Amino acid sequence: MDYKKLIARCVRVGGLDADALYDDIVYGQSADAGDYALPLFKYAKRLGKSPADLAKAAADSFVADEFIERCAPVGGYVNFYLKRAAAASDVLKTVAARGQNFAPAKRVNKTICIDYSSINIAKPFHIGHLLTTVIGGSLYRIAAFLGYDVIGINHLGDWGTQFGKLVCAYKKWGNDADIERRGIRSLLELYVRFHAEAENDKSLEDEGRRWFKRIEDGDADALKIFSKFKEVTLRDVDKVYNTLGVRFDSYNGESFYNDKLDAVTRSLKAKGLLTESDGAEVVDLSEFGMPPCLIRKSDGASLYATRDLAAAVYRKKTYNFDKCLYVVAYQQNLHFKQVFKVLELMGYPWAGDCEHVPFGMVSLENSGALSTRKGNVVFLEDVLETSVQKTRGIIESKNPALPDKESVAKAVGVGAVIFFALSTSRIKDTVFSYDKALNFDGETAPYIQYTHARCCSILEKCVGGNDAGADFNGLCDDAGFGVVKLLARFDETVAAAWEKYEPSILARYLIDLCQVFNKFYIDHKVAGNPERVLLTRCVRDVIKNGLSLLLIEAPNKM
RNA sequence: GCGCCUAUAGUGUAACGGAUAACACUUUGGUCUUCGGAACCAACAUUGAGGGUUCGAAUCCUUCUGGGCGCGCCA
Repeated sequence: MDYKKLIARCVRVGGLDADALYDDIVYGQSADAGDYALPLFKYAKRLGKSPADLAKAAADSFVADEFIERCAPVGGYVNFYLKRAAAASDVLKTVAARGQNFAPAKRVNKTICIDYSSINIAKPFHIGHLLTTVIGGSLYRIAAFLGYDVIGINHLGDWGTQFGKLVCAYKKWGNDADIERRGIRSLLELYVRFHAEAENDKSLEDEGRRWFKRIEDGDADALKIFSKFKEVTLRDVDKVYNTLGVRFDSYNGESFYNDKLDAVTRSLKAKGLLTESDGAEVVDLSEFGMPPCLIRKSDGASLYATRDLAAAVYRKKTYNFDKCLYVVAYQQNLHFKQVFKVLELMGYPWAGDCEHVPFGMVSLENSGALSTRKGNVVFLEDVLETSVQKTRGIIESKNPALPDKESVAKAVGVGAVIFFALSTSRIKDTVFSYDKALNFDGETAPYIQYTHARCCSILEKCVGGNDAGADFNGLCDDAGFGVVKLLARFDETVAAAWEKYEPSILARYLIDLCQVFNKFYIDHKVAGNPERVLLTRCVRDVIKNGLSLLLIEAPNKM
């Protein structure tokens, strides 16, 4: 189904072989300009002919094959036209053969670790975590679909003085019943109150530090309280993870590496990488144009980088990954550059397999930056629930007789929020507003889901029809064949999304597919035309499987 | 100060260095019980500024401007 390959072989350009031409072939800009095009400008100088002459010569050498009908030189381009009926038959039968649930590719025997979501204990799971969670979750599914073995890692933020403060606050004002009932929200209130009271009472800070020391030293009372916080937090966030459909194979967070830090510092020392600076120990990176990487504070305590080094080493040892991705906001660009460089300096040949997958910031429309300390946060749970609530309202007004309303409301409401996060390039900053995140018109998940439901509904009315009578000449107009061409690009789109770690590429593709199908649908009666029924089935299945790679469900009715 | 990222219709975004820069929202007008109107059609309006490379630049290089982020004991 890779027509580019066929095209590269069906013309001759100088003495160039097909492989060289393959990479040059582009998709046609419009139906008139052909399905594919081969620009020849870059060869003009080398071959001593004008691009137009090259195009003419190439067109003269053209030999038609099973799927390529003809070509035409236009300026420095050769435009190629597919045999539409043959290609439509080929594409649709190939897609249909995959069944309703596309099987993942054959295992490639490579392991990918994806570090994503990585929430903090006792901190709210807010919209700031939305991007890392859904980008990571989507990449997880895409990698699995492409045949990789995937390990999802939630690198919990479960270590630091802040937890001493929290235990301290709990000792003073904590209420078990309230924590049991309201979970993280109750813990957050303790945290906010601590900072408010510490404004006036400086001794609180010291007391918080002492409590953290007790956690570090393994004090039973402190540890018990702390693990309770952890349990409460995980219970709360699991609800959201279930709603979003993401999963993790490991919850090894910062505290997990406590006993693995000394080995790292010893190794750094043995390799002569550690230097003393203002009482702290650092790896000097000035040679590489970077500030030093702090390994040990002057009081002997370890730092963020120390933990990430230990974690990378541990992951390599445990999973023997071929790639380790860190789906973390771009604020930490420098941090990861440093950590990866230090791994390289330590002599680990796999240092280059670690890759930071950065994404932009989320800010609030009116109140600006998020601040946990001030309690200025929007809970992701609330956003999702609001969206589901809005969907319930729409269903009541449009389709009150819909069966299984609640699960449809969930699929559509949650899908809208996920798509909001996944539909644009990772690196762009996002201003969160309910209006935009809960938009159901235009380029949104509900639009895609609606198209899917429409396909399902059409097909329900066409049961019994079989493909035997399909006349693929019925899909040879621009509208029908436009849908066919997009269907043919599903796999390369998924591959591109993985290549760039950009779920948005797949999101855009699905929007495009729905747009061309909806246009086709408006003036092509499907019922009674076996080839159109087949086309509709393929669209339905590609949408459903594509959405699934974006963590979005596709109900049959909505 | 140094480093990284970013700039595209009123708004939000898209475009392997390829042909006339696309899609959506908003606004206005239209399709009027159709195999699902959460749809479709039409109109309106765009590459921050200057240089350079190239047959060809939104895309690459460079200077400037605006915005964001980061730069030793937080994570």
